[in-house]
Amino acid sequence: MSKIRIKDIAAIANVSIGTVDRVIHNRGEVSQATREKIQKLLAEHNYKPDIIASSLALKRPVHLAVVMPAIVNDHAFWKLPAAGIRRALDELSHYKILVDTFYFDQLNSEDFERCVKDFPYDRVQGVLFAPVFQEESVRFVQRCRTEGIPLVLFNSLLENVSISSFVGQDAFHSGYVAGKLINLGLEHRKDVAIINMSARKDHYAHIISREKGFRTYFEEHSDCLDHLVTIDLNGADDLWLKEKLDETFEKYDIGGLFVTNSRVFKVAEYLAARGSMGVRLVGYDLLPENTEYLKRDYIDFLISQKPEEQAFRGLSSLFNLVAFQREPVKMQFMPIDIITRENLHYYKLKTL
Amino acid sequence: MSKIRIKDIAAIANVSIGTVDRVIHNRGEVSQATREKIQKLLAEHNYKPDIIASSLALKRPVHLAVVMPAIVNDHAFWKLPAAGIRRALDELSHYKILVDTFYFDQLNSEDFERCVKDFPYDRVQGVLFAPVFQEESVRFVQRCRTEGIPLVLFNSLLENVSISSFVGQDAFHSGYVAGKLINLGLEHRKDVAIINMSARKDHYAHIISREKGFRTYFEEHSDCLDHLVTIDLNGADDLWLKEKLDETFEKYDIGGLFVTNSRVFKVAEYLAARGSMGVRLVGYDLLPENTEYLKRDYIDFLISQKPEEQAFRGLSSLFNLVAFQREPVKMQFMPIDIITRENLHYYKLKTL
DNA sequence: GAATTTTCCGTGTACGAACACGAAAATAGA
DNA sequence: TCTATTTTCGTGTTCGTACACGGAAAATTC
Repeated sequence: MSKIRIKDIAAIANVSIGTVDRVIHNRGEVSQATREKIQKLLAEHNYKPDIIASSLALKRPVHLAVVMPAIVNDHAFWKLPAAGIRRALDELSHYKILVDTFYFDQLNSEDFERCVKDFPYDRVQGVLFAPVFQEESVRFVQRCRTEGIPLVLFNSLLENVSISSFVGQDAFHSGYVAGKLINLGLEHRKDVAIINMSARKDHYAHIISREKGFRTYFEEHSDCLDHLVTIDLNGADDLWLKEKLDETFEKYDIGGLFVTNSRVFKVAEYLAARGSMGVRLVGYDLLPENTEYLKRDYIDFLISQKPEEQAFRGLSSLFNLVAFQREPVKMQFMPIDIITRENLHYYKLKTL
Repeated sequence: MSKIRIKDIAAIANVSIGTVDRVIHNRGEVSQATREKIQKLLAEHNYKPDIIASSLALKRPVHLAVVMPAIVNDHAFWKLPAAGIRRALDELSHYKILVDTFYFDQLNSEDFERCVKDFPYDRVQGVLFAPVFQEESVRFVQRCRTEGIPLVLFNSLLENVSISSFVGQDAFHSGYVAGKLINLGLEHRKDVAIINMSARKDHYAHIISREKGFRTYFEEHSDCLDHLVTIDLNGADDLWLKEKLDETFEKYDIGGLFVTNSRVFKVAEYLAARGSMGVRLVGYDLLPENTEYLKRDYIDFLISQKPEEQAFRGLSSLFNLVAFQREPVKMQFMPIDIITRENLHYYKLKTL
């Protein structure tokens, strides 16, 4: 028995195709009685629209929006999700799809407000969003909800808001893994420093979770090290960075450094200038700057949060939801990839 | 300017849609002159069929075949590619696709011959193949080629045959990474053993490559260990295994063990029975048996060759090639995922 | 009870490609 | 030259869904 079509449902219900179609898209103009009858039949026969025929017949494109931080040289990280969005668009190109991208300055919450100010809520059918500023983002998400626009988040999670799906990494767990990596071959009873270099730490819940995960690992392995200290370098320039790190190396017997985001190359730079002295260094993401230092042995491990894949999956999920009513999995966690100079080669993207 | 359609080409060439269609599918019945004219136009305008409309109109399904080792309890590995094939079928289910699977006994080359003997070359439009027996497989591949059937290989590569694509891991490199993992935190100047437990080592080029990669790592880091020995346990039962390993531990000061395939749980079993004594153990693939020992700390690292993903991509590539003439990338290498008990959680498949 | 509006629903065409069918044109055979 | 055959090509329908349009029936108004 093959799949049931609108035509079949119509025949069973003794109505026309048009009527069934109106019920499916609840476009009204159907009496209460027949509507319920047809809805019942649709459910009973588990009707699923043929997405091939559906998208062939579709007149106007599915209109989506992406809201994410601007890609600026200083924070090369956002190039990676952008590549994922391009890939998703490429893969979906046979469908009728239209994506508008809205960029905001990730250092400036006012710029985010500007970005969202004249957001075309009436035209957009779905939003892919990488939140940065907690409160402002929550407001935006809630506005989308009242407008009935489904929303998928990636990269960072927002608390206490209802969304269709989240695509990202379990930040706590990734910090925990980082702990393990630092600990591998760490000399006994050395000191370890956690370095926060994000632009504005307070806005990134997942940066904090990473630190927590990392600390949890060493609480469970407390005999491995002496001191575990946190250095905050949010928004630091190179000079301040050098000063603070000099100070840290002075004060502690550093055996390992954990940078809680993708700016680990800044610390590698420092170590390279200073002469590495076998300090273990672990950080995040396969930025070209980072992989360079990974190859040169200044960075020992990178954890990839697969930002490209996150954006790709996020947009794909959103499209499938909007176009075909396919509900995505609520929490889509990325694997916590461990990258060393030995396996780096097969993780690098060809498309950047 | 939107995409060019058959109708447009037909209008330009002053012929009918049917004629253009016949040229595209070279179904003949077109004069030399008009055929060439239309082919030229198609190329000039870079005509790409609308795969949505195309698959809606397609009458008979795309008929593919999968040829792979049977899933037997003793070699649970092949469950993983099977899951990938299921996933691909699920994802392609809106298209008209028909897949026949042909299983053979991976220990018995005669059974492979039987499996391939009355292969329906005339009906099948594409083959996804996991080769085991070199010579026999090469013959099969060549037969497919003479019949004009495109072929995608996964898991293991065949030398000197022409195929559409290969999906798998760079075996040499993965062995090299295994070397690094064994070396991490290995006590200085210990001995390391390579354990081959595949059913018939001689048939698996990639098993040999893994060993080579592993040895290469330690040639480049020769100061790290004393002896590097190879133990061949192909087709061994539990008793023989215990005997040989007892012997090895007697003779050498073993600090690490590298099992060159997914049967590493057999060695973990041995270590668990014996009491682990901090021997580093590295092997392949996320079989349930393996992940169990990974959690229990008898296995330190697993390298995932992503067999599920391999089969998934293999079948997807093949379908895209056959159905839409989309040439796949010739060599599709999987990343060499490093799995520890800390990051295992997000790699496990939900579907098994 | 007629005129009008509103509610409800069926018909028809489009989307772009695949393919069956049959007609016209070209060629062969007489 | 006329029929028979083959080659070449155009027409029309189909796939399943979306949606515009308009008509009939029911409800409402006067």
